[in-house]
Amino acid sequence: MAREVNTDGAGRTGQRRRRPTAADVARTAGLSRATVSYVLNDTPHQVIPERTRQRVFAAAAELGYSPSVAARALRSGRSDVVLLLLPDWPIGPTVGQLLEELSTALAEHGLTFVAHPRSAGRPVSDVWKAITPAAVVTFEELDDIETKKLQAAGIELTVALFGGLRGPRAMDIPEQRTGRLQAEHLAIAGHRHLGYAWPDDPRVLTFAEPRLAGVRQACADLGLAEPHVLTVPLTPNGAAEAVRAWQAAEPAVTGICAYNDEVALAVLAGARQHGIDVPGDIAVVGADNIPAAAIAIPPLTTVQPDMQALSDYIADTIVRKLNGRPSPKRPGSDIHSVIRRDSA
Amino acid sequence: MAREVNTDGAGRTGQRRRRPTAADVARTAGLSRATVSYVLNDTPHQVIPERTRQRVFAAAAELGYSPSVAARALRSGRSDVVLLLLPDWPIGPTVGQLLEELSTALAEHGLTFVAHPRSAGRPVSDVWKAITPAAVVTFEELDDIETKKLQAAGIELTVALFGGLRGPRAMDIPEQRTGRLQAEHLAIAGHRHLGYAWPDDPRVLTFAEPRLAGVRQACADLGLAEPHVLTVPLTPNGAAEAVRAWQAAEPAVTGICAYNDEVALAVLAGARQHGIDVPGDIAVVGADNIPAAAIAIPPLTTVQPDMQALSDYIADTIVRKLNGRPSPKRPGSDIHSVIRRDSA
DNA sequence: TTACTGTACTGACACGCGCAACTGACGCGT
DNA sequence: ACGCGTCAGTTGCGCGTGTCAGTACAGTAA
Repeated sequence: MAREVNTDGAGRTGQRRRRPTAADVARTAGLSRATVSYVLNDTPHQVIPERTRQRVFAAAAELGYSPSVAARALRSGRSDVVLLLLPDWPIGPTVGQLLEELSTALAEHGLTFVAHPRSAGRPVSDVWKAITPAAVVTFEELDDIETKKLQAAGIELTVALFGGLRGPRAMDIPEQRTGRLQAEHLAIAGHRHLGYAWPDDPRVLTFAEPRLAGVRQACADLGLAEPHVLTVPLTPNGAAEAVRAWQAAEPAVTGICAYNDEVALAVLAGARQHGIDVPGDIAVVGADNIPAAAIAIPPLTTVQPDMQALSDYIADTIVRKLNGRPSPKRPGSDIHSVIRRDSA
Repeated sequence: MAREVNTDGAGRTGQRRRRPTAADVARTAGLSRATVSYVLNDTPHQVIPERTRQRVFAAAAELGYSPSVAARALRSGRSDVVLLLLPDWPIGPTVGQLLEELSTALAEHGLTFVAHPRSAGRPVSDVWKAITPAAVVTFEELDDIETKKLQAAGIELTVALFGGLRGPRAMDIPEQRTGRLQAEHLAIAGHRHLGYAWPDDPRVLTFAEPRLAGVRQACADLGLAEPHVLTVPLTPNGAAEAVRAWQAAEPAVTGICAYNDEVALAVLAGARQHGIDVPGDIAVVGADNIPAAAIAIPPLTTVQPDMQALSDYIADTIVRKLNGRPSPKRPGSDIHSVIRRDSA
């Protein structure tokens, strides 16, 4: 908490070489600082002859000049940084991929992307004070107090990826599609009584809710019974209990939609404990397509999001909102697809 | 690439309420700006009577004042941000956990932690220009050109977590311990001929090398034969081939150290294809203890790093280096431990 | 000659902050 | 009365930008 890092900017190295400023470039080029600024930002409505421009570029290159973000941010009142607040539940390969894709997508619009893991328990409010991003992206909707603080800190835009049921600022990524595709896949294979493997971790609620909702909708649309929802812990024994309960149900459940691939793997382990064959006795569909899914026993059929398309959509939304333009239209059902393997 | 986001700082909302500055606080408190600054930073060697301090705090609270990082960074020449450059290989739960722990560890020293995924292919150099962090942490050692650029941009400190074999700036996290513990665990269980399941992905080389080196060392120390190294792809069929080769070796390999848990899962799947019993016919030890390991078939014995201790060490190193003090001593072998399950 | 127009460029300010240097008032010993 | 030290603050500079308003000059028209 305390600022125990010395702040003299020089460190122990003492006389560190000052990094070049626009003034240095101007001096080298034999021009004024204003001209340099106009050239380097090619400011509209400012006509600079080609010869002069080249002089500036040459000087800048020679000195290895790069503008100070701190000064630019101070001057313009905003930075080109987009901050993603990571959720407090353990992040896996899916989120990892989102980070990467989002980073490239935003970079194409000139925005720099960084992620900050919200330290469990600590107040979130300190982060943006140290970054002043142009936009803050969260997984779940922030509560009102947090939002107020954010606005007070001068952040123009906050975007929540999920949990659109609760707030207006949400992007409402169509996570129901995941559940819908799981159920449809099982229905096509002839399963009439589905189970839903609900995650044990309460922190993923905002994520699990829409997925289950999707399964519910699909069941209703296809004339199937309501899904039989059971909480499945990430242990073989706990999962075995759930599997037993599904088997004992009347009529027996024959197809399981799992909240994600990990829960699905637990179901596989639970089934194995009872000698129940997958997919013969019971079929399982996961979600997210983590690497472990491909090498599960049996290899796991799962629903995969098109992270690149998703990230493009998110990036597009952010850029448009920053410019006061309306959001792009929501992506269709094509951003999710079923990866057919052996478990269903 | 292009700056297509407008930068007028007001956005379309037009007359956005200006956020309060230290001057506003001073005005409200009926004091000068300097006094406010002294109080809020409780600057050493500045004596401010309690009554005045309270007046400042009250005014700050009333206005909801929070200092502008941009201005502070401009003035002091550095920010309190530590930037972690994520590697270009897919990041999983292990890295995820590192992020979280590192964030809390650094927060305790007053530093803000953010991560940036290096977009595949794009030059890395643009990132720190948009953040100007106090320190940059990388997984692998940067090459000389990158390092030069970094220094030119005014970054004081760069730290590489792994790959100490190549460069002097590396922290040299003792990843060999992971391999050593894997081998020792198998040796104690009576295995004399070990195999090493090498990852298919060339990007994780800097990670895999020290782990294998640890296995090699342990084998030498314990008088075992050299480990039999085979590349294991993340597919059941590919892994099955490797397993067959290990079985066919003369003498046969009975214990496998896997580069990480995913590779270990692949080995399990490969063994299953041939009807080979784990751990009866062949024992498998993973690394990292990802969630899927606990629910593998059979549950995977693995080596787990103590991420919290590791993060504390990293954070400590960074803080000390920023202050010009010597690095703390390397953590001992106790930061890794074997999680005993059924696969070995 | 003067007035005007466009080109090519410059001077100076403000952004918000930290901090060194200064000021004015008071108490105290001589 | 004078010098000195302490208290309780204030004035003012500079960090590096982006940009507005302005200037010097050449060219053209009246």
